[in-house]
Amino acid sequence: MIEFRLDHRSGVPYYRQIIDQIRHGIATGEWKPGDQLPTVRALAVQLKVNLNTVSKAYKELEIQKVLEAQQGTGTFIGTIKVEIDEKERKNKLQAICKDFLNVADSYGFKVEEMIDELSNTKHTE
Amino acid sequence: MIEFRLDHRSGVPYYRQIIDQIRHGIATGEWKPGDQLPTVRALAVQLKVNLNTVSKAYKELEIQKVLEAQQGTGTFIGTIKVEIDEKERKNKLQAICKDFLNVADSYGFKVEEMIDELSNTKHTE
Amino acid sequence: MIEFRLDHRSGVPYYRQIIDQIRHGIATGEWKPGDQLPTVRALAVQLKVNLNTVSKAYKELEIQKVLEAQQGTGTFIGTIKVEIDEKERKNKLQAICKDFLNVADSYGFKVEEMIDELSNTKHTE
Amino acid sequence: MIEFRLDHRSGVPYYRQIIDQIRHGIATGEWKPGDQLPTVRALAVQLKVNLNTVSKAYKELEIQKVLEAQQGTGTFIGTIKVEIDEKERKNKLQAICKDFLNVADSYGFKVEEMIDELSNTKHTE
DNA sequence: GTGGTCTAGACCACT
DNA sequence: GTGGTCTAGACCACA
Repeated sequence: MIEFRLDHRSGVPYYRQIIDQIRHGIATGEWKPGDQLPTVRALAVQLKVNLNTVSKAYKELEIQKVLEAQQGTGTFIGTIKVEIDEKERKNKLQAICKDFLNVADSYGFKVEEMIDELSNTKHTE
Repeated sequence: MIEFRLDHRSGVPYYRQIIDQIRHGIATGEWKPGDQLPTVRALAVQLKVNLNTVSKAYKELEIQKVLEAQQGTGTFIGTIKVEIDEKERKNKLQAICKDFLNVADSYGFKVEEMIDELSNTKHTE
Repeated sequence: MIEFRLDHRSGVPYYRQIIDQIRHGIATGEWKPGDQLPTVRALAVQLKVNLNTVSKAYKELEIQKVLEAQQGTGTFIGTIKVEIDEKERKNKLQAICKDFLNVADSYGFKVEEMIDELSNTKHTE
Repeated sequence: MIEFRLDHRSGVPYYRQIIDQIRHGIATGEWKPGDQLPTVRALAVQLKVNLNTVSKAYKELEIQKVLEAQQGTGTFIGTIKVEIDEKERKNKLQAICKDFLNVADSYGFKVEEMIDELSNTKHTE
């Protein structure tokens, strides 16, 4: 089971952080279609946030068809393999990169610097 | 004179976009120390946003010593060359890269993909 | 014997799906008054749901006099031909149609389109 | 401006009813891309529900790209013309019809009866 | 003023 | 026990 963590300083809404961690877990294969997620209540207790906050995160992912909730049973990773067709994936990547470039650019960083930095950076939560 | 533009879709607050564009103009040398900025009122009209929004952006840059406001005259690019010491600049770059990696990671993108994409992307507003 | 099936995706509660399938079986004549239904336990195993879920469905149909439970023997299709008086049947039909129209309407479908579609659709579980 | 109404008896969640009415307003052309919706607070007062309930409805539609919210400004009908390509629309229609047939079928209603009823029914809230 | 997030606590429907 | 909905009230960020 994946360990959830919240960053209380980042300013990123808790529910967004939860969403990101679930997406990440799926993207890396730590969670597979059909796997059961922690219950809303359990995760709320674990993260010391309100039940509604976790619920909101799960709900958003459900709307996006990433999760499936069964009342009275639990919440599961969607079995409808979210067909991220290659085109959409590419678009997402481009959008993220564009945002990144805009921000970095406004500080006067050059693309080469950024690529250098990225190459040396390890993702740490 | 630099042409300001706002992206209404990005979700980035207007005042932040204005700040970024001013920083960018300075970073690229389009604006030099002592240059006068558009008045708050003029920019607000041009961008079709509230006076307070532009004001907030200018204020924040003043605090950062990037701009200097002169009562009754206008707002100017700071003449005290903002000594961005290298360490701080490095930190900023790292922070931006880390954020970027976290986001991309949550979608399952690999560093290599991102670098590829960045290499091929031109910054366009 | 009728083969029960649950749709895990529809969002329709399991107990409701069971009720509907039994009603359907009776309506189409596949089950006749006096026929014995699978035991609660057997059906629960077959459908891989909780005992209580099947139990709830049978209970509701008992209340509606559609089924009759005999202590220690089993559950049977009601022998008292449930006299659905015409008026009530008509009301039910209208209620269902109204719901349907509301939903379809909110998506901008026209009545004619719906009727067209219905004419061409075969009911498949 | 469209008049919102809640049905307190239907059992359909308030936030869902709000969503449906907005979708309906868009589908029928009463609302056009760029139009501003009532503020969260205003609608909450009008419908006598909690602010969060309205907020939830707006949020869901925002996730679905039907609405666009600008903090501090208001909520608007999405300008990215939601390209309901014909195929998707057809699928939705089929899904709705299938549900309808399943329910009606379980009560022993025939397709002809239903079409008759539909032809005679006017949608009334 | 606008929307966004969160808490605490309640009640309901389903398994 | 599970998830779903809702209220009341609070505080924040933005225009």
